[in-house]
Amino acid sequence: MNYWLFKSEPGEFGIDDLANSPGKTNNWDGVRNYQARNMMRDQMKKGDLGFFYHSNCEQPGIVGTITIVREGYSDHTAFDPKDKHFDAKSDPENPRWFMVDVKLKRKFSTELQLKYLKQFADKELQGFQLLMRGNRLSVMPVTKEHWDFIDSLV
DNA sequence: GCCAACGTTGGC
DNA sequence: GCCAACGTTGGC
Repeated sequence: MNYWLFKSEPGEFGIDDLANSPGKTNNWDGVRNYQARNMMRDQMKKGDLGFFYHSNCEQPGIVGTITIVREGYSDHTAFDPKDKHFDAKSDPENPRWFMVDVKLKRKFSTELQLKYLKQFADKELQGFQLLMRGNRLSVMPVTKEHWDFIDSLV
């Protein structure tokens, strides 16, 4: 089993939007970065767990956990010219972008704010990509050690 | 709104 | 293949 972290802007799609989705499940579409795409297409497996992270907002942080319930498949939003994630270069016959389906596992009663997590950057969370300078990946792997530590903070 | 970091694009 | 220009991310 693998562990991941998914970033989303709460104004676009926050954890409550996932909670309010049918079956608390939705597709994680709109990823337009090749590294992130490769992870979604090749490495994410049904049953993997992920952190739900709110980015680009007043209080960025980890707000809950999700389960991967469907493995990588074609991101159809790339084919819709009206969609903000439209990509004319993605061919339905040979899609460029992929998504997975995720289900809300747990919404934290207390958010683990980025500024709180940072105090562990040189200790328990050393090497955690989220805390590293210049990190911009919207989907990233999390080690079991980091996952367990963060989980213990909730 | 600013700006550092970094990915992508495109001319050569 | 190099690299400057440009666009995006995302914390602050």
